[in-house]
Amino acid sequence: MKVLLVEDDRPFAQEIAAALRHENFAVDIAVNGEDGQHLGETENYDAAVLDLGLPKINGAAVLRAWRKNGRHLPVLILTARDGWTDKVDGFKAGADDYLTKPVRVEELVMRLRALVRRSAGYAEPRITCGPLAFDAQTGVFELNGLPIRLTALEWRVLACLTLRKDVVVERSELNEKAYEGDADVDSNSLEVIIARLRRKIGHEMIETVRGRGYRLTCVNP
Amino acid sequence: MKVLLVEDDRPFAQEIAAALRHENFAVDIAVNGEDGQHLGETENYDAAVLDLGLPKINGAAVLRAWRKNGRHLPVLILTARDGWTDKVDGFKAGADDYLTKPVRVEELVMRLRALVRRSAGYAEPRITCGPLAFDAQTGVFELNGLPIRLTALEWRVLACLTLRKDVVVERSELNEKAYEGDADVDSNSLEVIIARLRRKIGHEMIETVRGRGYRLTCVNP
DNA sequence: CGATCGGTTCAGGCTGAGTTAAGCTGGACC
DNA sequence: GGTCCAGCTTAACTCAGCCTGAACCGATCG
Repeated sequence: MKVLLVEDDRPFAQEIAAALRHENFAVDIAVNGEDGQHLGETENYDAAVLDLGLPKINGAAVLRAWRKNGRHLPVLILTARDGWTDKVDGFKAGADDYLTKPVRVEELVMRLRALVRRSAGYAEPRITCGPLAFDAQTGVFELNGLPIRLTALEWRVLACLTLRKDVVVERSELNEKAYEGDADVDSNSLEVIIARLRRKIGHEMIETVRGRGYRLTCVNP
Repeated sequence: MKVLLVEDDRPFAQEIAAALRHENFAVDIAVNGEDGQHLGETENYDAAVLDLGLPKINGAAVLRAWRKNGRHLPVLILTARDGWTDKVDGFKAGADDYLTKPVRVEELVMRLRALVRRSAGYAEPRITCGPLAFDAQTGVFELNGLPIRLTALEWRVLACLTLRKDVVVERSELNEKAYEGDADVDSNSLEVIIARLRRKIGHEMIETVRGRGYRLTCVNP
């Protein structure tokens, strides 16, 4: 579960990022349009937060470039209070949601979570998978109705698996989505995370697909 | 099921090859036009992926050479984003499909599978053979409607047999198509694979033609 | 400062895919 | 029938990928 934040106001970017990290998200920050566009095109994100009021390359231009290259990750745009035309511009460019500055970070987090959930194809805010349930509104996982404690890494990995339950998620993708920046290739930490998750939610819930990745299996025969 | 990949950008070639191998294909890589042309002329492939922007020998020239020598394996060409004339060049030289860089590997895999299927003479994406069905879009085999688990080797062999159901496929060809590089002649591993396939899909499905090879028989008397 | 917690690294063990080898089967031919 | 040979089957082995317990490390907090 990783989001891209494109925002030139560094203190503000740090504030948003801290809030998102507090909610277990991995966050990559781009402080200008070029970097943002490049990251959005080359890396794999679950969603992006994009400030329209960037210097040099306009936020809407970045978004248009993404869409042109077939990137349809959900994008939430940030506009100035009175940036009415900006907003229209952003939606024309393919934005999925917007917030006007100043933003309340809790609201941003809520909307982001909803965006990610819907883009994964779930209309309901609750995703269940056998005894496991994921409240995509609050980000809480439950097992047999009881909330379970997960660390940030565990949460990111399990969220990725849950949003694509019953299909195989590649190891490489889980590594990318679990770590900020470029993933560390030569390490077995993902395996350790999987092992701990299995101990918490039940060994049979996560199936390994040799040579590829893992699958959250909901139907237990 | 083996494809030839002609691409001078080695990291990119490795990435594509990894994706194809994930989908069970055997992959031979040529990093320049000469090698590519030579391999395409001497080895037996189900399809080729050919970068037009090769140094020294142009990709289109390689393709023309193949066609001149009567090689009509399906070829998918890769062009730069703005290489419009290149693309026309490629089609004139006899390409069957094209993709512009940057390439999404999943799309490349899909198109390749479609090429192989059509060149085998199947208009529909689903090939059935008695209780066995092969979804040439996803590469999944089903037996009586239930997907079956195959290892990479098993898949390659069965795919070869399925694409030419009801006709005898030579042992030598199955060996070539199942292994990357030059096949290892002096080994009975093909027989072992056949035995395992028979155990999975039913002994009577694969008929032995003594001294030649095997045939996937669809009509069971 | 020590305790706790999240995360990483390491080592040893397990599993499964692929290969090899040995013995078996059954048709072809004399 | 006897012999030969291609192919079949099974078991053992190898190697890479994966699992997991335990040690280690750094940050945070009382």
